[in-house]
Amino acid sequence: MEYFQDLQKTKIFSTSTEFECQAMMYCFKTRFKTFEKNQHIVEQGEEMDDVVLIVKGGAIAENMDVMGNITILGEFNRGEVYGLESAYAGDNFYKDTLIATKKSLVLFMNKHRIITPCSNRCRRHDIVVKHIMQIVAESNIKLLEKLTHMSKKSTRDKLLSYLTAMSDKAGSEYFEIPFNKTELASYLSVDRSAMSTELGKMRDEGLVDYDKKRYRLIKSKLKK
Amino acid sequence: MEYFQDLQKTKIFSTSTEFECQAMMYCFKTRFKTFEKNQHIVEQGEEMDDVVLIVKGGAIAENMDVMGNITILGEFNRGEVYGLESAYAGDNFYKDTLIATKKSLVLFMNKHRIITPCSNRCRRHDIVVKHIMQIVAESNIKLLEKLTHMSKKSTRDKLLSYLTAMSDKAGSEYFEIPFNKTELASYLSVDRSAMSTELGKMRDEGLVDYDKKRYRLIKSKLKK
DNA sequence: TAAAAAGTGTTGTTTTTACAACAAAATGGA
DNA sequence: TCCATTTTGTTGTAAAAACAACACTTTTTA
Repeated sequence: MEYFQDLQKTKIFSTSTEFECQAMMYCFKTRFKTFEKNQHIVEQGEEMDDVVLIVKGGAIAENMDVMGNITILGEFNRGEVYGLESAYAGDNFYKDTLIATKKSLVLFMNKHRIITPCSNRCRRHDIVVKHIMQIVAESNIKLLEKLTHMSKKSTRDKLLSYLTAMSDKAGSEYFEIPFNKTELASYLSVDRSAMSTELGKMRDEGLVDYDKKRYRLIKSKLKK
Repeated sequence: MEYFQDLQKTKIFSTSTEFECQAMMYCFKTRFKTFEKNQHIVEQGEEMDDVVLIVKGGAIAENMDVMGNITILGEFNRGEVYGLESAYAGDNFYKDTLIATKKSLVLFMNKHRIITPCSNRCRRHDIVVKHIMQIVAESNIKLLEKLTHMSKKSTRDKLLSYLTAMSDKAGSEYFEIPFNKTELASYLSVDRSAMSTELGKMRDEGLVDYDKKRYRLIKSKLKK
């Protein structure tokens, strides 16, 4: 099977054998397709028949609101799936436009086949459903975390909330974050330059130190 | 079965018969317990063996961060379940303290029994898992919506984002929201008095009108 | 490897928000 | 029904954030 190596690296198929994967390709009515950088994978408002697995490459989800403002809602990297929640929640249209950020290989999987148990109640399907459950649950937790940070009033508190969480996860004062400064500002939805200033102040006060994406959070200074 | 009427009103057991419910009580190692107003149902940091179904009454989830600040993370009303995502994501401790807001009846369900398919792969379990999947997926979407509103920069834009979404859902200029002003401010995490002022301005400009929890959003004025 | 693009830090100004304190109105129990 | 509590609107002030414009650095890519 051509892309088995890649599929096995995705969470959703991680414990499946090549034989099982192959069977599920039929089960889920899948089709592979490649996209060049900046090509649209799915279009906001379009009818949603499939969920989208990014097998190689990466994409961003952009959302346009009623007033025409565009927001980047999230990033989908290799192995990640777009559209699962909507599929389970019964939505019929894509809520965002998915745009490849580099040359990408994606797998479309029929949403009905995913959310409806196989008529023969195959074991493979059960395993995939369990993985999907985990994915959605984890996504839930990530969203809750982001909400926790964003609900702080000041930029400083947002930063501290985020950095503390990252430090706790790393189990160390020293840790690396997945964002550059611009992306971090966007994640916390604060102004980049204001955030830069605030970070500078915090460094001056000896609260944090940083270089590129590496940070140190001095907890002893934190007690306030 | 004593509480079958109540269980049937919950999403998770909505399509189950009395016989199936009874069977699942064993399947999930459940136990019922009543709590008085302000009693703690589960404690943040405590080992998590069960997910919690609010059968009657209601509760709030409070979270204390590293700096000792307490935030109300959410509300759980009759029929809702607390702890599902954590259970699936593999957390071992409760992340929040659950506090009854009135006299409540809750059902504890063993988390392992929930997340692990029955050894006999019973049909009942499949149905419950599908319901759980829907619950978690919907919760995901709600969180995403909240994030969308909260990521707007100004109080006005947050309000417009929220009110537009509610109006769209209702399919009408006129709609009712589930929050009073204080709760709405908290939901959007803005200052209540500032929000009150902003709402007043918007009313003066003829953008919105409101009375208690009933709102009208005049879309024609919105085009900016 | 040179040019272009993207990311970063700084500053001053303007706008917005949080905060605090209060009075009036509405609500909910006793 | 009356009292206590909660909700709501208002105002002024202080603090904080957004915005805009710029120089400088790092990264990307042609």
